[in-house]
Amino acid sequence: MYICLMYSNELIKGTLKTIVLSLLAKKGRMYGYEITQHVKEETDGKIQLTEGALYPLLHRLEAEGLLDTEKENIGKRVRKYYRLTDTGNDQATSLAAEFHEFSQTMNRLLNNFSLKPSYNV
Amino acid sequence: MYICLMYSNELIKGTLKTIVLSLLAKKGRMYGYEITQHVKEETDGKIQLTEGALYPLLHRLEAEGLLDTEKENIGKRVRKYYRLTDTGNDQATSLAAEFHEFSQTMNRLLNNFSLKPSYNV
DNA sequence: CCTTATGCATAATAAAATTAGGTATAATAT
DNA sequence: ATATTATACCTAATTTTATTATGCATAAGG
Repeated sequence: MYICLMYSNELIKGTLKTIVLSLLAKKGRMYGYEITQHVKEETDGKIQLTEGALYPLLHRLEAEGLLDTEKENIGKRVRKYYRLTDTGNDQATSLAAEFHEFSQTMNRLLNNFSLKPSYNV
Repeated sequence: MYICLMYSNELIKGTLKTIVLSLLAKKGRMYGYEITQHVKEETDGKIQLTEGALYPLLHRLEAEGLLDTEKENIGKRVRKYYRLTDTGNDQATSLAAEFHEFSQTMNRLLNNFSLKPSYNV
């Protein structure tokens, strides 16, 4: 599983935390595999999370107190759900806002792009 | 000198190459210090490049054949100008397009933000 | 004269992702 | 029946990139 099959993939670095926390803010609770699939589908395959990046991140976020977990048995398998703590929710909000601000700053710096009017303006 | 004084600064990771190549595409030639100052001013201090990240990158890009250099004497000091090669110019174009595409994909994924109409749509 | 700005650079460390595994159950296709 | 794909978790080694912290040197300004 790879991150971003577009051209190169360096741009994604640093945004994984933002993605995960924002998704959890929207969805309530999700498990790791679900996150990878959801991101892949929602972005038409443009962003694909690697498990080697995702699972360590989830564990870090839990250790930092941003996420809580609950395990659920699905047949013989154990599924691990993640949910935002209050702190995690705050972080989700500010990281999403940060990305938005950052992308505006970047686009302004790089130029000269005009966003397509079709996008939700 | 630090990268991005906003809140946290993880978002910037992976965008430095895009910034540098795009600026060079716009400006023709620039030297390292000039790049840091230009980015700082153009982004109202929101993005501040560290020299420890910038100079090694410039050297890598030169080694990869994306940049050419020329030295110029300013008084007793030597200033090192960087300029895009043809390959570098191609890279600049595609990385800038990539970032634009990526930021759209991300904003769509995260949700739900509406871009401010004041921005150049 | 001292400090800040200009201007280059590198080394040690830390952080984060990639790559490349490993384990196991469930479902589907041959 | 069996092989493959999908689901679902995980970690270790390596690489990449940035941070932090220096170092050197000239120029300008208070």
